[in-house]
Amino acid sequence: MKIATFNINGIKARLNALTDWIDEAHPDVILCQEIKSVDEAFPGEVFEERGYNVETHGQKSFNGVAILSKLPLEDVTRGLPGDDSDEQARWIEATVMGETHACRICGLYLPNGNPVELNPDGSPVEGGKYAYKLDWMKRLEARARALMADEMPALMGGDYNIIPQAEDAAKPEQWTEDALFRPQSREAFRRIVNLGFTEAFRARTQGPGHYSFWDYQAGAWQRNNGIRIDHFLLTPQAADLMVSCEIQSDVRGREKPSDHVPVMLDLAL
DNA sequence: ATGCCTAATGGAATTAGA
Repeated sequence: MKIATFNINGIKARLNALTDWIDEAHPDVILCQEIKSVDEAFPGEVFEERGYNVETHGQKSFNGVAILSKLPLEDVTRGLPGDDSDEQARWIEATVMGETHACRICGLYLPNGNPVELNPDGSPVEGGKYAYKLDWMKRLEARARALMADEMPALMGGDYNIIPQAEDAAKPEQWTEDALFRPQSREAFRRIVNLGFTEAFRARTQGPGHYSFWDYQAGAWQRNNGIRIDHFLLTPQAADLMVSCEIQSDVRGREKPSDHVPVMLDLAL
């Protein structure tokens, strides 16, 4: 079963590029981030006529996530648990029934966290964007612990807005103070991975030069000045089923591209 | 260089992204 994560940066602006890619790559499940649309305005019929079930968790202008799936989606839930006052649409999950296994599939759009605002003691300023990012990651860790405790095939895929290691940036020295690469951010990510998750791409591919995002500015794509921030984390039961995980970087060079590219995971579900 | 592009909103200039 081919499961993709793709930050599309706006469903309206990306509709043609997205359908062209779907018609070529034929993923079974697509986790979309930054749909930038309310649920009512999401063009679900475009995907339904291609055989996908569509579940969205949108909001006006920004954020928004969706799951498109050729297999039925069961027990769909929206919003990351742990803070009822959080109105940002960044989390959706559902169960997909494979031929041999069921898999809990979580799609996420982790907060960017910039600008980084710190108190004199180094703690994030309360109410700031960096504090929101770290708080959101604590809630993600809690959900991750629960998935791990279930001892079932499950995955969390999406735009993590985390550069895990220096080798995941073409110019790591440019990111040292950025919310995507600061030690506190990377530590929070590691704490989740170290619960026992497999980071799918790195389980199969080592070394530098592998990116999933290139800025629109300053010819970042042409200069290959990228970062790897879109990830799949697998429970052990899902990792046992992994066939492959690849970044489809060529998509960045197409007509009217997103600034992110799809990451494609193949699980023997 | 908190912005060299792009997208959404709303119908110009601002906000947000990473």
